Amino acid sequence: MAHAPSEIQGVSPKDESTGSESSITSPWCDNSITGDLDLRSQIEEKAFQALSEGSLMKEPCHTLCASEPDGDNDFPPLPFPRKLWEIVESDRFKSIWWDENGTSIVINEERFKKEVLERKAPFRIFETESMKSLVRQLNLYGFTKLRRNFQRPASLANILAEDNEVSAWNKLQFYHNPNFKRGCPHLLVRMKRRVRVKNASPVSASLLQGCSKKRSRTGGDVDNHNSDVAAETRGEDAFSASTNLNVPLIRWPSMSQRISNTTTPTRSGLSSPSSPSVRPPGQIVMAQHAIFSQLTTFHMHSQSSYSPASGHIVNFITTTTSISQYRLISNFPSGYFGLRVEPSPLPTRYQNISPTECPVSNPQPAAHPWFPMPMATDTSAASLSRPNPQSSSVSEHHPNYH
Amino acid sequence: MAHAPSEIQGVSPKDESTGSESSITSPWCDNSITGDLDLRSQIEEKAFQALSEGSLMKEPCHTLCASEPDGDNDFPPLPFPRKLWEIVESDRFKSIWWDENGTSIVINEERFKKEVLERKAPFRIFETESMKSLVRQLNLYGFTKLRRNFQRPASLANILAEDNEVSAWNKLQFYHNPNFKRGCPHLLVRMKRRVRVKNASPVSASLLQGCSKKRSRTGGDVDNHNSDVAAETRGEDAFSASTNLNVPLIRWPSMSQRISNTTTPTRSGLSSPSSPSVRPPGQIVMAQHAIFSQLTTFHMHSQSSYSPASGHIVNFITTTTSISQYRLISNFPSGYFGLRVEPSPLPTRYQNISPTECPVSNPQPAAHPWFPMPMATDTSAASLSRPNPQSSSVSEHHPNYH
Amino acid sequence: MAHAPSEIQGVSPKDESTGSESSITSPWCDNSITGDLDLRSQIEEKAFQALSEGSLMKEPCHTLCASEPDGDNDFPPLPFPRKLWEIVESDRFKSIWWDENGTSIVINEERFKKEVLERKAPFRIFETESMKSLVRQLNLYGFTKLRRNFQRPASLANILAEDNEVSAWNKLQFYHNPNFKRGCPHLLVRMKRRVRVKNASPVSASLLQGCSKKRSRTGGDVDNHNSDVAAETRGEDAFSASTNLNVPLIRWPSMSQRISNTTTPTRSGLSSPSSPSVRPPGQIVMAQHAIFSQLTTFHMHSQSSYSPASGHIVNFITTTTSISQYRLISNFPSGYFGLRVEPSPLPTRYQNISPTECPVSNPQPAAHPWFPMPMATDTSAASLSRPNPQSSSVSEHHPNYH
DNA sequence: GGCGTTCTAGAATATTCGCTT
DNA sequence: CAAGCGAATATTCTAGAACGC
Repeated sequence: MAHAPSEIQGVSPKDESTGSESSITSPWCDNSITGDLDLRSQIEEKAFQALSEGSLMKEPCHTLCASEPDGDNDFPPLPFPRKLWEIVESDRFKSIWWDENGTSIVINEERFKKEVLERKAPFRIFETESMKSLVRQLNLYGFTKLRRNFQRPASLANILAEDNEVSAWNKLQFYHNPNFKRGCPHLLVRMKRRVRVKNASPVSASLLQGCSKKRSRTGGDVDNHNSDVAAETRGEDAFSASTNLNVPLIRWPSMSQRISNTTTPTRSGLSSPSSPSVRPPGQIVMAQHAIFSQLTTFHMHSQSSYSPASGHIVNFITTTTSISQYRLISNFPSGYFGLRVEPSPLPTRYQNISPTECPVSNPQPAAHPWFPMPMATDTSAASLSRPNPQSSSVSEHHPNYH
Repeated sequence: MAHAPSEIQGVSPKDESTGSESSITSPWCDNSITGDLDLRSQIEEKAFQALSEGSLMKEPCHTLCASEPDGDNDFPPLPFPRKLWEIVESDRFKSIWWDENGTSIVINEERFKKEVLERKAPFRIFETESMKSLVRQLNLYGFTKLRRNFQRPASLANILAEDNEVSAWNKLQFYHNPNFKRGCPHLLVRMKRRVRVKNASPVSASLLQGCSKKRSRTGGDVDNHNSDVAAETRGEDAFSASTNLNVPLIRWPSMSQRISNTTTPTRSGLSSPSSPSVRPPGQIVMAQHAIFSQLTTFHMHSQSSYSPASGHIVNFITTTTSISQYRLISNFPSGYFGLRVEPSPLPTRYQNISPTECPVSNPQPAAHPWFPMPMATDTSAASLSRPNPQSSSVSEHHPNYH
Repeated sequence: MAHAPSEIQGVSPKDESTGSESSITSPWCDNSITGDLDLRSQIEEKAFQALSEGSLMKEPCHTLCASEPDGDNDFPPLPFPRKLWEIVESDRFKSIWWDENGTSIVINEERFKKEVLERKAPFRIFETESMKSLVRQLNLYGFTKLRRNFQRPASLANILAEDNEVSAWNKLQFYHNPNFKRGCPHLLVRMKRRVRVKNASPVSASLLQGCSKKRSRTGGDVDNHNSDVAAETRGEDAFSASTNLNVPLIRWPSMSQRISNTTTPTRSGLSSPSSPSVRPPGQIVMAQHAIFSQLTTFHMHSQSSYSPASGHIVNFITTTTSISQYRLISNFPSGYFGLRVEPSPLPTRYQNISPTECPVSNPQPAAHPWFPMPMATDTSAASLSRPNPQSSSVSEHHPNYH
């Protein structure tokens, strides 16, 4: 669709793209796509099969996470996050893949439209053919677009400059969701569609809240406050709900996310402990049990924050939260990115704790959890920008895992 | 616009642009830029990349898989100050650099246009190709032009006109912003775009005026004053605005930004060019309470403006939060990220006070008594930002660190 | 950005632009498009020229509307509605055209992207290359999408799948705006971008509203109520805002646009005259004084719907306004120009007299100007939207001027 | 009711023009 | 006249809603 009419365009995008593809050895491009339809269809079939057959867990938590309880083979019925995860994990789909860290997805829109969205009838994966709808789904499930501005490293850029590929690159889209990671299908259960709050609260509510207006990036909305409550109430749901999607709704007042985001956990793992990453206050949604006790006061408030009353409290909470988060997060380069969302409400430690986490562990000592780290450590930020070689840059890049 | 069509670009703008520069082969990409630079540059590159790509972090889930607390990531498009800071810090860009003190930026307009503004498509950094627009952005974010030129007399200028070098020199422009310093990426968070006040005033106002529309220029005063009110009203805005941008909008009662800016230590410093490694130990920004108290009134109002009830609180909170964040963040490069959110709670004036800070050593003792900071830790921030000596901000911070 | 540095572009914008016209043979131009760039560019040039050169009034009002005084060559500066109107009227752009009635625009998205959005540098018309942004603009200016598609059944779809053309057709998009009609450039002045309400209401307001949340289709939001209020208060502003943009802000209470849209004349064209284009109720902006008295009550309410107080009134008013403008403006081409300002305060009746109508003859008798037209005339709107047949819609349509 | 699709609105940043000083 | 700001428009991402299944 997008470029549908290939004919029109002199160079058909497609051709080009295609062309490139073949040539493009690289991962992302799909050569296959390019080919003629037949080929394409063949490919599609395979892919489809793969998906439907439950190739589901490619690698999944190899270690920890076992396969999932739910078997979800069927496609259509599969919830959106699941379908998405499958195609990302699948190596048959060349228009969408994990970023280097396996924490964000990368989509080559044009190719994605051809390879995934335009599938017909029986092989259809998503119900729409439009990227617009797909994006809406992503947002509903808590994904946020990363804007990697300067497009990739200059060096790379140069190299690619001459050709179309460049343009292709240009169009890559990055989306992130804390519960959507490579090899971690178990996290998918937490992804929940954001609920419609609708009239949620009546006047009073509105009064308190301040209205949705502010939400947006900076501040969170009050909207879901309903959800919040729920979250607390229900243990798991809380997580999933709040976490995944949820929060989307429940954005925190203002401070936010963004800030916190920055601070987030870089990869704590690395350096660590020190590196503080902030966690978005808001994000902390919930608390976990453990933490709970300690933080109780906090939490309580926070919740309220959501809803009506809470303004203050919220903040309060938030703040607090952040701190705790710090430690955890600190290392991440990722911090940069803003996170608007924000989401995961869980306190870091918690998370660590949490089950879901799959494979990894967060070794971080994390001193006081919510206690602010001693600053010294954190250099990264400073470093990057500045040059400090040390930490930061590193952390990001590093993937480190092996 | 965004990525414009590469085809067009065929012709490389770059070459042309580059031309001027000579070595840089590729225009925008700088790959050339990339060249091999020294270590620093390499590092920078990474950083740069990181920024742009966000490399997001991550990784590994294989191992880790935890869900992310997430945070992080998104980067919205890097905000203007961030992008600017990156190019100034980068040694790849030869058209813009720090002044000797690292407290102001120097732009060779002609080269800047070619090297930065004319970049195309995927490599575009700023969205405009015009210097005028860039300047507007600078102003919106609180930069003021310094008249350092040794402006040569017009006549002379003409004479020399032919000589590019000369004329070029002639065109150096110096812009200063208290929160924009070499090695101090953490200060960037304070830079906030000036908000449009517009409806600023509440109902009554709206009723009467009809809104800003009529007020017009002359009314300027009125405007602001509205704004002021608004500022007060809306907690958050008040902060952010005031802080970052300084009030442009919300000008503070008496303190003028400008003043503050001017007051800043532009030249003072020299000594330190010190590099960077600055990383401020603690970015603690600062204070909150103290300031708060002063500002309290403000907040109250503001809130109302914003949303009904919660405003204040929120703001409050926010502020607080930021603070906390600061610290945390401090190390992070991530901190940089824009937080739109906004953080720095300090009123502009304050800032003035300690403006410069960063890389530079701030010998300042952390003196402010009331400031709790333990400076040690946080030093940088505190000192810098620190501003208000007064109060309490501390409390918040505190908690943490020790 | 607008026209950036010509130097960069190989081809000088100017030259090119001039060149052209003749060649565009194909309708959509695509051919050219497809072809190599050269051809394409030639075509584009022409088109561009046409636009820029003020081919503005194609047919319009030749008689009525004299040519314009101003020449409006420059494009960029032209406001969005103006630019859009020009390309729709122009026969050089084949990707966008009027529907049979001249009351809605039809866009072939794929072609539009290539023909219009992808124009580069100096020939750029809109600042974006994305359809998404364009749609946002359409919405900001009050356009609503009509669902006229005869979306073909899936089965059929499959069958036709191979044929690109088909699919292309399948993608036609219809957008309607009461002030955007074939041959009626004078109506463009009424189109005003929807203002950001933001702080709109002060505390009280906020309390009342409950937040914008609910607004949406069905109900209007309360948000703007400030605006509304303002509108009422300020004569002029009221006009412009409400009128132009209209309703966008001030949506009507229960009638949903959507409904109207759906109801719209989908294919009506065929039969025709009748084809009704719906006018959104709200759109009627105006009413002036005269009307005022009668409608007062109304107004009160409406406001509320929108925003607290003003909804109705506003709408009402708008209508009126428009009317007045009509006459005056009608002749002037200049009127077209974007006046952002907006102004014409003339009382409706005047306008009525000639409202929409431009080229098309609207035989309709202008009965009472501000009086709600006798439906007969207006049928389309009334019927379509359904809504209340009575008054409002009518008036608008009928222009009737002579 | 949940989920998906689609259209529209909210909100923040960005760009540009013109006035004012 | 240059610097800076007000204001309007533009761009982009995310959220709200309604509708259908």
